[in-house]
Amino acid sequence: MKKFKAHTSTCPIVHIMTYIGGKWKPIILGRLLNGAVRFGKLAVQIPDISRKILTEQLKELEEDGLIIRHSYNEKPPRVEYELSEIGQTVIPVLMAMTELGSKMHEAITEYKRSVIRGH
Amino acid sequence: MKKFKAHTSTCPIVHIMTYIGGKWKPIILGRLLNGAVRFGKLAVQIPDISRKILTEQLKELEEDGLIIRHSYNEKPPRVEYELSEIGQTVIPVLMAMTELGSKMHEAITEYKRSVIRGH
DNA sequence: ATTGGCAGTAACGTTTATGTAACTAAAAGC
DNA sequence: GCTTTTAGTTACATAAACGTTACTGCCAAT
Repeated sequence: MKKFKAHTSTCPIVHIMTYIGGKWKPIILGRLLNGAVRFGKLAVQIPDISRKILTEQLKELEEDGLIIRHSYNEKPPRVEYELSEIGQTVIPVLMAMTELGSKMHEAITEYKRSVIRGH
Repeated sequence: MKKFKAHTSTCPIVHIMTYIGGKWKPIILGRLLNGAVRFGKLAVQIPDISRKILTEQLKELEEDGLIIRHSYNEKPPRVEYELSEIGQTVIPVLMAMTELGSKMHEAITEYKRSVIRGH
């Protein structure tokens, strides 16, 4: 998410978008709702994200303190990610998004169809 | 918002992000919570958005049916934007974001300070 | 005749975000 | 000794998103 200039940062929505904006972050966070998940599993559950991007996004989320990275010193390595206390506070937003998601998609799809039909 | 590939689109969160993702859309929608607002006023209320981007984003929101554009044929022209019925359904998400926004920003700021202090 | 306000548009440039492909280490299993 | 597995990294490239500046048409007021 591109940085905002100082002024806009009085808006609370701006703040959230700074932390969970971007294409993949809400999706990743959504996968962590039910507890820790390891890197490889995330990659499988979100097939269209490249490993590089996944790594990057996880790193950012970790730096912002939204998730915690547990690295077990095993061979082959095992790394798990889970929501931190701060990260848990995003759950209501994610829930609201999830609830609305499919409904809205249908509504908009239908709306667009009606526009094409011409009103 | 960059397009998602077909596969990920089973995720409801992806859907919302397709429509209200992006740097400015949630902010614009947030400004329309209390009824129609004209273009110039939006530009003033969101000073860091350029008029071009504002225009673009509004157009996208309109195409997706989230907002309605009322153009009054006056001189000088007057154009107002307001949430459509579909757009209204996003309100819970925006509310959740707003509620969380400042809280989370403080928490994260504090967290980062503590990291710098070294744990 | 000039200025100002409104809601844009056009041309152009920059910055982020995202993607691909190839590569790494180290132990365990065959 | 070769392959597999995991969680990455590196180098490189593209695509979206965002931004700046300058410009438009029209009427009303100065």
